[in-house]
Amino acid sequence: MLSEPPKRLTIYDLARLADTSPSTVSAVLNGSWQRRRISQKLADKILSLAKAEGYSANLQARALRRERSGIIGMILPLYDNRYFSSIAQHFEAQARQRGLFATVACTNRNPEQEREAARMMLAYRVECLVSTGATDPDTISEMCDERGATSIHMDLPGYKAPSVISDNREGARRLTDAILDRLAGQDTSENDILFIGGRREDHNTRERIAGFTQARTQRGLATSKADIITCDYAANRTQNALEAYMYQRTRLPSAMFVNSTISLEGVVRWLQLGGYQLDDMVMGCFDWDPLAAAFHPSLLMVRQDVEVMIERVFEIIDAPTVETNRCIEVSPEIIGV
Amino acid sequence: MLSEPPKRLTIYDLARLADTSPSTVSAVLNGSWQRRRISQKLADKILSLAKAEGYSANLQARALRRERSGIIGMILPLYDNRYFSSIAQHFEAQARQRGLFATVACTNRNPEQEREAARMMLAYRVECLVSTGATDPDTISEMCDERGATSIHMDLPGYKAPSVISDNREGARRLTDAILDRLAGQDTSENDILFIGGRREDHNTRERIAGFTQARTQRGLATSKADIITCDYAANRTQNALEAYMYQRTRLPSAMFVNSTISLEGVVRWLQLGGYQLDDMVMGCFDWDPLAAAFHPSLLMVRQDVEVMIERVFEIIDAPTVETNRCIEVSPEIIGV
DNA sequence: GCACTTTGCACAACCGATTGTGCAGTCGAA
DNA sequence: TTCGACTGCACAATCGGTTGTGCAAAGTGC
Repeated sequence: MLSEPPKRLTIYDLARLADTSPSTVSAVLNGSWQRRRISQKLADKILSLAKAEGYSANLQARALRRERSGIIGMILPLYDNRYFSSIAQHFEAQARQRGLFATVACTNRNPEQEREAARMMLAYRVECLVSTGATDPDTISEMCDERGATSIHMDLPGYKAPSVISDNREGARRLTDAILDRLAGQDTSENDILFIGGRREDHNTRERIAGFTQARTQRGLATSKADIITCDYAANRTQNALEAYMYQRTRLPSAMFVNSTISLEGVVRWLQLGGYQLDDMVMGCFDWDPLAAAFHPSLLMVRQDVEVMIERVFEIIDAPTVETNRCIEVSPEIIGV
Repeated sequence: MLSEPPKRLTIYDLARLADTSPSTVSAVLNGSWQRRRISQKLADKILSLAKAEGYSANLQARALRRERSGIIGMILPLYDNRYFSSIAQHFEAQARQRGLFATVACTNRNPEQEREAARMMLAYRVECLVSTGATDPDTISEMCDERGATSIHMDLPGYKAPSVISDNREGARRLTDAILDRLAGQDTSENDILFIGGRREDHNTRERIAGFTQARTQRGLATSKADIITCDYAANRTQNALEAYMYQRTRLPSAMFVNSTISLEGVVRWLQLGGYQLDDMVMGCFDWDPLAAAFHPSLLMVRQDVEVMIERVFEIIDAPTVETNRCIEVSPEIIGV
């Protein structure tokens, strides 16, 4: 294992074996041989030799010389929800398609970890760094700029690099509309909806609150501060916040706008503990999870269009432009209507 | 962006600025300067200069010269369940602690993708490749051996490299015991339990079936082929399999041993469609998901001890031994008893 | 004052690829 | 026969670090 590194085959070895020069071997193996007028015969010889010996190029050496690593990086808050995990999977798939090597690091919504991961990736000379849901996107853009790497933001926008995000406001508006439609069907007298979860300081939560408020305003409903609880992205905090909220109430709100699956976990736990049924209340969740859908078929959900978002990201990677603070918004889809 | 790569600072630049030699700068910056008897004064000068200029070493170049990349890789079937995503997160965390750079690729349980990802990682000279849930672990070990990289398997065992897996048989036995205990409480006459999900050809499923059977045998219950449906790891297949299964029955089985959260999704969907309640049947799931726990508080679950498993993996990385086919089994925990 | 050790640093080779350039040999045309 | 063009390849510099080695200058002991 690590003890005795069995001397990997290099182009120098192949050159000796093929009785030619390293530069010729290199040209043949990286495809530039036609341009370099290497004869078909010699090329074939080298190619078959390389195959026979199981040669594979040292991409570190190549990267060093070419000053292009072929690596693209992504930082991610976490893996463990459908949204982020699907971002990671699509990112990898697209990278692979382009012959790029994708590397993903998860940074727990922690700005210090984000910077540290960015530092590492830049030290390995990633050509491009996609920061997803970064709490401090602009610093990361600056780091990328210094190192000459393309910076792109996803999920949360930054101001020093292009961003690809969901149209949170529209998604929230449509989710709220769907909730209100359901309530109209139930013909409840007091259509009080609680917005719960997220961080008031983050762009997405703000936009979703705006959409939530807008949809209600359009139906002549006022929205007060008490209707909105931004208790961070955490199940326990959501659960505690609900506990506190209900302390001064006698009945459930008629609906909840739950801002993320992790908050949904808290809401559901709290409902179960209180002996409520899932359908005692209309629920909409800004995020999509098939397991939640299975357990709660009437749950309304917002499914962000990760596939399109990643496509947009790669359009920027493929053709980086100068307009640096563009923000592309992708419409999400409402599930369950 | 990619257009004008702003010449990164190198040790040569710093050497000019500090009026010294590149080798001295290198020694100072990589910590070997005491050994090389560089004076404290010069070292300080170089260090502060490096900080001021925002120098960061080109790790590709370092890797090339040192013939150690500082990169460790992992391949993973998917990100989107709690088990695998937590594996990825712990892997990264442990790697970071050791100053290693972790890179994870997900390969969709597809042997060709697994090999391709391994090839890429080895071309970037990963020092170690952890293959998690690999469908073709031994080929990957061979590839690693050729390249002088340490190979370790996780979740599913291989025979040409050490493996760290869950004690599936014991976990299944204990889960089955827990299910039977619940049934005993209900005092059902026919304690029929259906085992559903997984692949009969994979080691884990086989072991879990063995544990399932053992636990039943110990209580004097026979297990027939009809009690076991290995319909792969997929929600739809599980749903269809249940459909077919119930076609020739009049009532639900009294319990189900569900082999993975993805199968659980199918089971739950099927129950909902059939108009059943979650508690019409005792359910145990070989996997853990907090959202599922929230929705179904009486669900029994097996939580694999990812933290310990990753620790074991790194013990092997830290001190690679010769006994190559060791298989370490880590006990999982039963949740919900 | 001299030999000897220690201190402090620079030189140059090297890791494994890529690529600009040069040159011998062949061929065709004048 | 001679010159130019083209073919086919090798040489050597280079990317940005690391590290074995050598050698002045300073310090020490007698």
